[in-house]
Amino acid sequence: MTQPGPRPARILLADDHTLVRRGVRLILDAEPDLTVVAEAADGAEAVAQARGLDVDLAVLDIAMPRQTGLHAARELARTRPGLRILMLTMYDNEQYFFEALRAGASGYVLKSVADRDLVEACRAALRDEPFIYPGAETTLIRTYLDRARNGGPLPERPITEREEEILKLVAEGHSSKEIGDLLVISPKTVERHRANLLQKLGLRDRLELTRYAIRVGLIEP
Amino acid sequence: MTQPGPRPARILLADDHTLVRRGVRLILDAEPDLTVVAEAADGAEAVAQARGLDVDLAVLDIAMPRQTGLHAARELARTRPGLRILMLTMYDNEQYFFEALRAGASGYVLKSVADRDLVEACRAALRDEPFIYPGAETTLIRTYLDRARNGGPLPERPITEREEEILKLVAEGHSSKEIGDLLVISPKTVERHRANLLQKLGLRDRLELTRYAIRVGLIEP
DNA sequence: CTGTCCATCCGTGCCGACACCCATATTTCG
DNA sequence: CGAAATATGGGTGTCGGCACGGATGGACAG
Repeated sequence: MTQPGPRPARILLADDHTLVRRGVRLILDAEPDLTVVAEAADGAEAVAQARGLDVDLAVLDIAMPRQTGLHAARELARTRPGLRILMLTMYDNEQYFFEALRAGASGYVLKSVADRDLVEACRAALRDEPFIYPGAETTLIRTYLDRARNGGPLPERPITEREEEILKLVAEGHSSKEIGDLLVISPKTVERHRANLLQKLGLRDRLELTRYAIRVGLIEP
Repeated sequence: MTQPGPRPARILLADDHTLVRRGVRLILDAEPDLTVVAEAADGAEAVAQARGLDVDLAVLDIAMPRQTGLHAARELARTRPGLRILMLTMYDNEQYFFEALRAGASGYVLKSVADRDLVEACRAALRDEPFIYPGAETTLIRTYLDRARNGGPLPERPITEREEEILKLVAEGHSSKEIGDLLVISPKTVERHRANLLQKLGLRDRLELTRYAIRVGLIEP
C-alpha cells in the first residue's frame, strides 16, 4: 500500500434534497481520498460556493430549483476551468447525458447506483476521464465517447431551446393557439416546431410527447 | 425522561435511489425509537417485503419504477390494515398529497425537508396522526384533514373496473377504434367510457387522463 | 461568401377527440 | 320489487392534431 496523496480531493456537493446530500456525504467522506467541503441546495448557491472555496470536484444534481445543475455546470466550466464536474441525477436519459457532457461535465451518474460506482465516478472525474454509468452503455453513448476521445465532432443538440420551450407547453396540455398567444408567434409555427419534435424524437403524437417530457423531468405528472 | 418502549418501531424503507435510502436510513437509525429493518427499490418489492416481515411503518417514495409508491400504498393499506404509511417525495404538489391520503397514507413529507421533520413525521405516522409537511397548510388540505379526523366521508374514487381498463388503454395512447377492437366492443362505447372518466375525474382531455394514470401508477411514463 | 441550421410563417386535407343528444340490457342494491 | 348504476350501442357536429406540401430571413461556421 502506498501513502495517499498529500491531501484528499475537496468536493462541492449540490442537491436540493437534504436527504440525498446526507447519503452522498456519508459515502464520500468514508473514503480517505475524498472529502466534502461544501454543500449547496441549488445551482446558484453552488456557483457562489465554488467562487470562494478551494474545490477540486463539483458533484451536481440536475433538477434543482432556480438554477439547474446543467446551468451551474456551464457557469462553472467557464469560470473555473480546472474544476472537474460530475453530474448526479435521477434521469436515465440520453438527452440529459449529452447535455451534461456538452455543459462541461466529465461524468454522469444515476442516483440509483451503488456506493462503489459513485466513488469510482468521482475518482474518474478527478482524473478527467469520462465515466459511463453502469447500464447505460448504449450504442449512441459509446459512439459519442469514442468520438470525444478521438477528438472527432460531437453530435449537436437534437433539440433546440425553442423546441424545448414548445415541448414543455405542449406537454402541459396547451393548444397550438394558446402557445402561439403565449410566445407571440403564429399557431402554425408552434405546429411546425411540434412536428419537428415528433420527427426528431421519433414519437407519434402529443401524448407520447407528454410522456417523454415527464420522463426527462421537464414537467411533472 | 421515561424509558423508551419495549422495542423501537420497525420501518420498511422504499426508494429507487440508493443514495436516498442511505441518507434516510442514517437519519432514522440514529433515533433510539426508530429502526429500519428492510429496504426496497420499487413498489412491488416493498409489498413483497412487507408480506414476510414484522413492520410497523412503511416509508414510501412516490416515483419508483414498475410500481409507484402510491400504488404500493393502496396495496399495503388493503392487505396490512395495521401498517402505517408515510409518503416521502420530491413533489410539492396538492394533487399528490390528496392522492397519497386517498391511497391510505397518514403522512406526506418532502425530500427537501430537514432531518428533524422527517423523524417527527415518522413518529406522527406511528401515532396515526396526519402530518402536514411544513409550508403546505393550505385551506384544501386543512378541510380534508378535518374531515378525516372527524370520521366524515372521504371523497371516493368513483371509477369502475371497466373504466379503469379503458383509462389505462387511453393513457397508453390507443385510439377509440383500437381499444374497441381489443375489448371487442364498439368504439362508441369506448368514447362513452372515456367521456365518463373525464367527467368523474374533472379532467379536460386524454392528455390529462394520461398524466392522471401516471400519477396513480396505472402506467409508466 | 456560401451553405446549413434555426425560427418564423402559410394552405390543404384527413381523422380522431370530444360534446351533446339519444336508447337498452343487465346487475346491484335499498 | 323498483330504482340506480353500469355497460352497451348510436348520431351529429365542431375543433384541433398532424401530415403533407411550400417559403423567408437571420445567425453562424467552414
